[in-house]
Amino acid sequence: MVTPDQISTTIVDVLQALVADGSVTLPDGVPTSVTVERPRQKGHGDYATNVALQLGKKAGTNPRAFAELVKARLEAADGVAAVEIAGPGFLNITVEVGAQGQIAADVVAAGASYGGSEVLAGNRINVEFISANPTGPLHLGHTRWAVLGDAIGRVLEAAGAEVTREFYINDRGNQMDLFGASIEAAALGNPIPEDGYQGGYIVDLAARIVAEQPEIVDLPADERLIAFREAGYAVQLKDQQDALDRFNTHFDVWFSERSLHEDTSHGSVTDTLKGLLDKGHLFEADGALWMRTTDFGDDRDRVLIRTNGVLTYFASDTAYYLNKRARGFDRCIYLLGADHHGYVGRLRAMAACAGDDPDAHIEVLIGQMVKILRDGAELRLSKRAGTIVTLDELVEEIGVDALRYSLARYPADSPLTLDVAEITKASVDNPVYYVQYGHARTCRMMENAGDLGMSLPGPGQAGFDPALLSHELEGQLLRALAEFPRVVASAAELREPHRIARFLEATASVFNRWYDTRECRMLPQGDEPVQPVNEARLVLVAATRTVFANGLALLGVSAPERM
RNA sequence: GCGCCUGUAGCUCAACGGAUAGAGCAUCUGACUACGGAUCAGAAGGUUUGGGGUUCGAAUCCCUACAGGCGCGCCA
Repeated sequence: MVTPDQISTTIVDVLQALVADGSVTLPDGVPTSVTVERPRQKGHGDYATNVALQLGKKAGTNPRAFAELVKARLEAADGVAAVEIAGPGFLNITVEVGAQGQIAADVVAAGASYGGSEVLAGNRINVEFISANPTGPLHLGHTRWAVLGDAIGRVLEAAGAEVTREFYINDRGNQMDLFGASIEAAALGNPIPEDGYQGGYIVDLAARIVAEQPEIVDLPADERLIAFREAGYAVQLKDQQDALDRFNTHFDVWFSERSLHEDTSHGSVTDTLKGLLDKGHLFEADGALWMRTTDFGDDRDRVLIRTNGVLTYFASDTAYYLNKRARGFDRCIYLLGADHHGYVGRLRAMAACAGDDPDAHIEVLIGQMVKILRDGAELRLSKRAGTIVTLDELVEEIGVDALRYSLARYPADSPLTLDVAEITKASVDNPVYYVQYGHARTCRMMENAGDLGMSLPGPGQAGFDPALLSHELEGQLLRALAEFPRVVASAAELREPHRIARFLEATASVFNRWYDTRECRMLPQGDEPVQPVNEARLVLVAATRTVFANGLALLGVSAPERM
């Protein structure tokens, strides 16, 4: 049994033994883990470690000499077939075939839990994303955060964290009033206010509301505005929730900004501000109440209560953060678009003003904008201007799986350009189908095997000889499968779910090459009887299927059994 | 002006400080006696924007120049 983590552990043991018998001295002590990676280059072994390069100088010798000491002991370790020293001092490790083949059975035994870990166990994490105003449909700009936020939540959970996904509803303030005024104007046949919402959906919304409650137009003007606003809010929020539901993106908490201004179990906004007074970072100036965020690196102080007595958004944001903390989250992750990156400084400073440690409790992930091209020209995404590519339209054109996957396979911090025509037209070229097809293929193979009377050996049963998975491509595939838990853990720790997608694509490639190899047929050919090697390969296929299914699930993408 | 992000193949993008920088698309050449070919093999395509530095080793870290995106309200 050899996984990268186990090799790392073995090497640490070797280092400790070398220190114990005086062969080497390490002033900084023996590291708790060492880097073990799959070499890109063939001929560099199954695994490689740079431990001699890292520690050689510290041990007062040169890397190659240090590597010699490690090599001598590592070669004797269980599961290790050979160790070679290469280049400046890399240790290239070849593992025993049988020990490696055991991975397949272990993956099958772990099933849906394979890939999970406890590296983030004990962390209570709140992930907030999208948080759109309920004044219009969700669009492409929100879609990236829907995919990434949801996938980040999934990988964090897989890594053992306790996760709450949260959507903050900005249901308060000027924008809501403008929204109501726009609907009202459309309903009454008046021109929409200059700075109002001009989208065609406003007209539809107005017609819908009037159809449902015809008496609304007869209300007194002040009541009518509020009635339209509230009716529009209800419809629009429901539309967003339905769209996200169809998009396989689910929130644990929909948090209303309004609720922060009412008395809640964790205190209203004004209560929160009172509580902050004795922290010493609030002050009055020019008739307004400020937070001195510049005490903690913000580039300017921020207003909490304006001269006219109105609370700012920042006041709500502050109360909301403290509300999250009061609910027991020790880490608050915010997913923000690049157009909001200016918030990072004030959010962190605000937490510090409240007596928190921003490094520990606040984490802001900035996602760069998605640019969308149609016929080579950039399409402006603006609710206000009325040109809008909605989430629903995107889902309809591209499909949930293809849309989710094509956004999930890129890291958030680089700007993304997608061509509408390209992602809508040649959908078979999308890597998502490559991975999904790999999964469907494993399902077919297992079904075919079942038709021949082959079955997976149960736990503890004989009938699986791991040493039979001896082909070079079988080794590659096994090592890929063994990598999965590390990929999931790093995706969680780095908040980079795209690593899952890239891993799945590479694994599907290895799997397809193996599948295409004549010497590696899983099923007996022609009239041949079922041999132990066929059974062994069935276990490998089942393990591959498990990894595809688990990986796709982490991205919120389906794993179809037939395509 | 200040701040954040980005600059990698023709295009879209990868690459926990590791060895000869990789995929997909597009282009070209092959493999259908198929465990479903939504596959596979191969070719071509690169001074990782330029210039310094750090080190055994830099696309990656630091400095700098250039280019692009975004932001810098008692707006939300």
